[in-house]
Amino acid sequence: MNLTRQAEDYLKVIYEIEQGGAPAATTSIAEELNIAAASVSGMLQRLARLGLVKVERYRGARLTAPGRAVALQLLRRHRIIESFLVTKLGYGWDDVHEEAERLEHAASSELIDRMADALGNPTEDPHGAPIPTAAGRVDERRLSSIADMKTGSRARVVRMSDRDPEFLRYLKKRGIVPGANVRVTAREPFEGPITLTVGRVRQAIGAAAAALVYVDDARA
Amino acid sequence: MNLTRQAEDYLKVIYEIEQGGAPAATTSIAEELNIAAASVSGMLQRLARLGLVKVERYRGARLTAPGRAVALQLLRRHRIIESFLVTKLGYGWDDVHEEAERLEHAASSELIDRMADALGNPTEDPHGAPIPTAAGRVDERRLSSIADMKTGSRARVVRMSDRDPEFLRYLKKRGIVPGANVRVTAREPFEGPITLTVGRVRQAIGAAAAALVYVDDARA
DNA sequence: ATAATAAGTTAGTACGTACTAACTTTAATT
DNA sequence: AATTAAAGTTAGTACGTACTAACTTATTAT
Repeated sequence: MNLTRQAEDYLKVIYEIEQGGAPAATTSIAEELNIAAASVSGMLQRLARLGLVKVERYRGARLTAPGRAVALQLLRRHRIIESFLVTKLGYGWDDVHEEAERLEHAASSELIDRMADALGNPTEDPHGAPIPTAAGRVDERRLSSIADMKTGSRARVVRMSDRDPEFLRYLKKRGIVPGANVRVTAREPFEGPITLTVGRVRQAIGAAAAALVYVDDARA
Repeated sequence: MNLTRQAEDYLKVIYEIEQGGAPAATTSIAEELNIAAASVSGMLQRLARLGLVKVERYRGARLTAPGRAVALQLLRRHRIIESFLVTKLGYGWDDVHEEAERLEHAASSELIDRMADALGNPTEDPHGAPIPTAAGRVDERRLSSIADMKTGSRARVVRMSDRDPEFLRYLKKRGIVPGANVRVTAREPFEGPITLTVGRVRQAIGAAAAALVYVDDARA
């Protein structure tokens, strides 16, 4: 199955959106890829013709098994490349997403496997995201985010969205990195700021940001 | 200047063909890229519109300064990637061309520079080809090949074509690698085999192969 | 110099992937 | 239930990049 870069990107975002539970809506895909909804409708038909997605008209798309396999391979590539860039080439964790985004389509499986070997076959990337195996197995546990934590609860940060370098730098400056222990000391209602204690430091972050930082157990 | 993968490939082969002296003929480009001549005609017009090549109708194309700059960047990328794969990821020198061919279009300049740094800024790739600097300077000396050597002459192998893995394995098995010393002990006329002494071993190779192995000085 | 061959170009087609504009379906509101 | 808003689709267009077929120009051989 030789797919174009674009087709691969579609599959990847469909996978990610589907992790939310529901089928991937046309507009969500369009937003994620920054293209018009009409273009998505067209591409979904092609992907369906290729047997990579199952489209229910007006309802959204779901990956088929083959489509899912492609998406998982891309995820694996992306995360191994990110790890490699950080560990072996001195990239900052905030600055690898874009580079990986391009390389993941160009790298052969052999290259990915060699990189993984060189890294000791890590199971997580620098942002805490699990790396699918070459066979396509991955931990898909649904994590809670800081936004889900009750006031007074503690948790360990395990993962965060890697999309926005700015965001990652913001988090890092505040000590919010995988492994950090946080305690929610106060919450404002109506999507208001959440006050955290990270280490000894107390600080407030917005609800939107909090929703992008995942923790091992929001109820501990 | 944001070019497609294809446009970049055209510029690269035009550069390589032009190294032979003459402008790059439509058919040569077509052959190198494995596409129809008609497609080349079309693309040359687009590249000309972009100011990357100068086309003389029915005569061939030459790179402009900007076009040349793009080609040299690609060459730099290609060769640094090849070096990195061999040195840092355990690839065989015969097996890196294709991988580099894809990655060179996806890698950022930053990545290339970081790889180059990690390698200690090498000036040659594993096949002996000179690596252009980030500023686009490169040694373009025309080298003679084994096919140019007179009977009885000696020379040092400095470089060989990296296109065909089979060919590279063939050469390696015979000790014909960059740095090897060869002596031409006999030549058959009419493009016949050339008998070489490499180290202590004597062997004959075809004229076509000999033309793809470059040496420092055929007349020594 | 003419004819034959090789090289190159143009015209017309196809496919992938995007777009906008217009329309349809679904969901939400009253 | 009817209306409106939101989401999704279709139709028509454009561009990049390939193709084949037909034609033109350049080169070579006689």
